Amino acid sequence: MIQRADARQVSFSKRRSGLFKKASELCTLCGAETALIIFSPRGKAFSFGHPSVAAVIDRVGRPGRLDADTIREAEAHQESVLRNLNKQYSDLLNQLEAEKKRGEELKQLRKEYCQGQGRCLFDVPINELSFEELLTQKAAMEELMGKLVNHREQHLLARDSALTQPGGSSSVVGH
Amino acid sequence: MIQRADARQVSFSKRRSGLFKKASELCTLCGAETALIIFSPRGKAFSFGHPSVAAVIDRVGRPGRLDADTIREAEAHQESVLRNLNKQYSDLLNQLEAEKKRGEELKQLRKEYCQGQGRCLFDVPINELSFEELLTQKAAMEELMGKLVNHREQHLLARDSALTQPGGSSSVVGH
DNA sequence: AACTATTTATAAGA
DNA sequence: TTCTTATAAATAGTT
Repeated sequence: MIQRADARQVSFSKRRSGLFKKASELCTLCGAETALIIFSPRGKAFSFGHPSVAAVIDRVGRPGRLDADTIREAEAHQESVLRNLNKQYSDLLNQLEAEKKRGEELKQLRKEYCQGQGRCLFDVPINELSFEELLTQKAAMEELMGKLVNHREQHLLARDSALTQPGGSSSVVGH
Repeated sequence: MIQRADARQVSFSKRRSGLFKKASELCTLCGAETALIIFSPRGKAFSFGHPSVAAVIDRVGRPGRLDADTIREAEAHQESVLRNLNKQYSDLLNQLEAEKKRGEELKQLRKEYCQGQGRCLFDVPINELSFEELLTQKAAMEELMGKLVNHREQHLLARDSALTQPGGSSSVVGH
């Protein structure tokens, strides 16, 4: 986060227009349909849509309403995502461990070659906190996944108790 | 519009990920809240949202409508978790980038010191795929989040959209 | 997927 | 906000 408030505001303006431009180009060059909504830190809203914000949002989750099959599908997807995430985290941990080892080796190497020189060309500290941070994040992820299951169940209940109300499908889709 | 279909598809992929990155940076650097939905020419949907697509869409001005407050309350915790998760992913990416850089520096050092020795003490490859895989996971998770988040927005928006902006030009929604 | 020549975005300063 | 400019990043074309 940019610290100085004025610089942050300027950056927001520039990046916002840059983002709109990129979104527009994506539509024009690649035939995509895009909706983009941005709230500034002060709560002012900006939007871009091709062919329109509403049209793109309206297209999400179509065809199909939120039914048992959709939910089962989402659930299956969620499980596979969780599996993948677990693997990713494991890989990341391994990678970080390897990097840390490298750092140690570098330290060692430097000691051997820099001894008595009074200065060292490389002084790359290893961040010892990496692993704890990772574990924290993994816990947060698992908590989130638990929350997701609860939300799904709530929505099932809400649907069952409000069958006469129009039940829109998912807000976001993409498989 | 890019003529050759294969080039168009490649360009779409590259620009889509670029756009997501820019949107993410806007949120991180400037404290903005952003929702971005993209449909590929073939109809596949991609999305990015901070704190979530649904949260941003829901924020678009319809004050005092129905029992939005109740629903907001139910979503509050989920949003904060997601916001936290977004930040943690960002942090993790930065961390990995730093580690990768360190690895490169070590490689460099090794080159300098191992030249001509015919063997090297250190040969720990960097997994170049981790970053993109992680981004893919993040996107997939956000898609799923949106899917399981309450599905009210779509119909509200479709019905009394305050967002109708025909023609694909960027515009201010405003509060 | 990688590489790279080129274009484009943007931070800082005015 | 707009303009300028040095630097960094995105990306189209190519392998």
